[in-house]
Amino acid sequence: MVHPPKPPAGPTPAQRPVPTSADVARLAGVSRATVSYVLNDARAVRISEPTRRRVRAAAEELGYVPHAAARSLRSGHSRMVLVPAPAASTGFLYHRFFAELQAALGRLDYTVVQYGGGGLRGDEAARAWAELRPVAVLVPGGGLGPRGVAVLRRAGVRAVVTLGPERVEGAHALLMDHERVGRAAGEHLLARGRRAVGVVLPGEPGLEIFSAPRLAGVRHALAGSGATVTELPLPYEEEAAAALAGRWRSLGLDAVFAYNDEYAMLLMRALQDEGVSVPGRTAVVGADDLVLGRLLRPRLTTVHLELPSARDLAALVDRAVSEPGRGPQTHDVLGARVVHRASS
Amino acid sequence: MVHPPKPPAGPTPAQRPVPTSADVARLAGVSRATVSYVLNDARAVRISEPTRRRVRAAAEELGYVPHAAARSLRSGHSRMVLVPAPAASTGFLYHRFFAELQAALGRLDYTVVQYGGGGLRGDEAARAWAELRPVAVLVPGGGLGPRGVAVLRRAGVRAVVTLGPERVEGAHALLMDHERVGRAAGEHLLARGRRAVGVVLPGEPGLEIFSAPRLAGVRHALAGSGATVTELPLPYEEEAAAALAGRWRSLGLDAVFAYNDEYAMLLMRALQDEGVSVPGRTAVVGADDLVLGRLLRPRLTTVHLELPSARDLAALVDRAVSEPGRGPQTHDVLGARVVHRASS
DNA sequence: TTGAAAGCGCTACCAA
DNA sequence: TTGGTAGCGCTTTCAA
Repeated sequence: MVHPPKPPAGPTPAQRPVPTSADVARLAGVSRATVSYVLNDARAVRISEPTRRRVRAAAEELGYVPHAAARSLRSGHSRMVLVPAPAASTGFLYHRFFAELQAALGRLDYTVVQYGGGGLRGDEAARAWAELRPVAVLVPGGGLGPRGVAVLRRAGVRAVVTLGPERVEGAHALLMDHERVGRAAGEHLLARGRRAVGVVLPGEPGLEIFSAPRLAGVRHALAGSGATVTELPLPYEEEAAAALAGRWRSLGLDAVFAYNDEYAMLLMRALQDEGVSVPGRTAVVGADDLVLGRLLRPRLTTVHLELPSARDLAALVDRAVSEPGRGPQTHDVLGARVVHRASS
Repeated sequence: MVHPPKPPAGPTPAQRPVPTSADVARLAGVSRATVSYVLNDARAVRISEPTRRRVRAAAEELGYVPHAAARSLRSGHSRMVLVPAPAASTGFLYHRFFAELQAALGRLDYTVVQYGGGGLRGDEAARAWAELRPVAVLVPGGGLGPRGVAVLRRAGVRAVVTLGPERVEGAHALLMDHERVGRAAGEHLLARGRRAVGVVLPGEPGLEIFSAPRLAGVRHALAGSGATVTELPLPYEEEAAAALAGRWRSLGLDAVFAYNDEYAMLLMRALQDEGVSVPGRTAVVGADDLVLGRLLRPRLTTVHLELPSARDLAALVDRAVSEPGRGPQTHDVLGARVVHRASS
């Protein structure tokens, strides 16, 4: 965090200063130590009930709120779990997962903070995170290298956990191997007798981390079968989908794996408008198993993703924090199975 | 933030302590002051180039990263903008808006932090936010009362801005009046000759802040026209939509405003499956103008929302921070206009 | 039962 | 050009 040389204020307009524990002590007629004991319910020392009351009343009257930074500076640790905001818009599944994770960590008394990197990359970003001295960092997607991990560890971060397709040296990994998603789709299409498979690659930046392994998975599934793979770049726009559908016959494809349900639906609609029958002429498979996929007919075949339980992940973080001695663990957590509906 | 009496650690496994500026000073053979000057590029003092180099090298070697909390404790201010995570899942529009806002504030050198409330409500939550001593707080949705605002101000927060349907005493407000969304839909349906309008109310918790004013807007638009309004609770599930469609004829409705595009699409699909013609027998109107709405035929009529520009909001925050003297401003920022397509 | 005081890591004022 | 040092707000040990 870069600071300008001057405080951000103009002329401060006679604003009352923020009350500190010393102010509370003064008002209650006790020492700062007593204030601390009372407000933190310290069990080691006995404070008389009248004193407690006086302190509480004084704090209330002044609107005193403790200063988290000062407290954690003094105590030498914090319960902050930092989660950098993912670079790209990651869709509904991620948001739900993140919300659940937040709740689960909250139940373990951690404070989850999502940090908006603001264009920093790689080691720069890691430095910015390290300045906040979180007890744990959870990095979704890619973007953290071994150097970054080292910076964080050096700054006292007890647990560095990556969530994504790649493992990173020195960090715990919740490996979400998206190749499996593509593989499941590819195997399914092969089993259905398809031989010329298109794979949609989203035009939106930042999705390569997911789309590349999914594509690789399809290739892997089809390797040695004689079936072909064709890459189909596609921005998420109606016109782009129509254009792709317009040249569909010339592509000679009998199936398409469309990255996810949203792209799949967009493309399927465009294909139908173009008179390409689904699944007759072309099978369509999406991923993520969204409600969305049941809107069109035929209903969309999709790859259902099984994300790790948020509670388990929270427990993993907690364990890693309390026992930083153990080496980084890798857990393979992404389940992928085809839900066969009518579009394939 | 509640702290457990003990640090989270088990037995610390001979971990090297986190390097401080004093360590850097020692290694470079200079004082801590000099380290601070060099690493912050202090322009007031001149440090010789060899010294600068020695300090930089020492910092590099130790992997030194400054401690943000200590720094802001000392300097008495921070550039942190706190954005509490919204209670309910708020959809694509909000996420895009939030991402843009983050980028815009980042360009003004603020650090945006999204804070996971973790089940705290009202004044409790405000206290938790205040402990972090942010320079500004942006509260989406409802959930902050006048008391909460007072707590924040008392803790030195220079700008409290609410984004949502309600104004809050003492805070700047970016008023997003969702009644307008319902009103636009209602007026449109009335103009198309519809007289019996259903309004979908999402079954998912937390969306009442938006759905209630949207419903009120429809009522408002239809008041005095003789047209009727029927409330239609609907969870976001295929089966629920089918059930609702199953008793559609008995409801005697000739139009429905479906909260947003997602619910609209779900319901429209169910209506079509039930043989209810759209727009012939029933007109359907959504909101949010998502790409999704173009998937089914007829294409979905929708209410397009114009959110405030993220850059403008960032500028507003910046101004409020630098001039806390001026009283709280209210800006009316939500634009709503009907995009007429084929479903109505 | 309460108070005095040290010190967490950092910046900035004043002196050398 | 560099160093000594006070102090931000808080907790906690040691004394009283």
